[in-house]
Amino acid sequence: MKEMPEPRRTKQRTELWKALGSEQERFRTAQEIHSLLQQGGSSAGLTTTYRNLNRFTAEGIVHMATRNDGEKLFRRCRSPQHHHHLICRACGKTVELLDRSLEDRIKNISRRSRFYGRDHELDIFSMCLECKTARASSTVERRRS
Amino acid sequence: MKEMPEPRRTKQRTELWKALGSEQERFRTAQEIHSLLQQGGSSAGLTTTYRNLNRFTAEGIVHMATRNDGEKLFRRCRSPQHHHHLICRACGKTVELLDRSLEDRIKNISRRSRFYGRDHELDIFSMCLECKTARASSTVERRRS
DNA sequence: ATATGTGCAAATGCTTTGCAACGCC
DNA sequence: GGCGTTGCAAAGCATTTGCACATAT
Repeated sequence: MKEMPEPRRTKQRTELWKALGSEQERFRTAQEIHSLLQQGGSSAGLTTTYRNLNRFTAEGIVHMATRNDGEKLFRRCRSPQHHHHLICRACGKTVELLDRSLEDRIKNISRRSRFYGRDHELDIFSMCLECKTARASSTVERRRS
Repeated sequence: MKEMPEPRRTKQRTELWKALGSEQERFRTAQEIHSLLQQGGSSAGLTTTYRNLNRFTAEGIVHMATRNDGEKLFRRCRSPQHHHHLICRACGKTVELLDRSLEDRIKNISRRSRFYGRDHELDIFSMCLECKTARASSTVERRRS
């Protein structure tokens, strides 16, 4: 099904993988990840970052989500199994969802709607409590000024 | 909360609204909608189509979803209430999901994960049976050739 | 040695914006 | 008449691609 050559262990690929591992808790844009890399002393270019993120995604060892504004988010997940995400719109904080009853619900809905149930993708975008609170107070600031 | 001037009843806005109404069954890209408009004899430009789709979305009378490739999809929904969508990745066919137990599941998960439960957004991207079948046979074609 | 990966600059493609002309109210 | 709207061309941005050079195996 897939015919990709074995990936080479280049400095850039290794550094990227490490950067992803240490920031597992949130989804980030490719550009954020590239910045992190550079701050960490890596010389990896933006293009290479994109290419390797896409490669990792194709290999299934990194997950991709798409924000409403169209920007793509990447994250190295803990669970290798099928799962979904709860993602904070503001900061990218992520919770991996392995929820049997959510899964059942989706399968059910799919069947009933004449959709194929196996390859569904879904990520829940919302707001973590921290960001929600922060945003509430900054709105107050704005009101006061 | 919102301070938008009353929208004017321009020819373009009216035509767009009609086009959306007659093609309610699926999410479409702005460009597809623009094509439909032109085929229907409308003179509305692409820019205007984008602007009005965004306006409708802000007014809450059109829904927007974002595909994994980053392209935005628009659709006029039947239900004014909060709901989710089951969307075919291939053709955009859409089912509106008003599902109490899905809703409960999400609220539960959110609470448990310290996320704010009220403003969650989620669309399930999958494949309708028609497209799934079609894709399977075209794969067979490819294999045969 | 040779296929892959990298980096830069340029290209792509969707979407937004600046601005002058236009048309609702 | 005045302000929102339109349309075109140009700009913006994230992402991808072409190509010459570097490098893993």
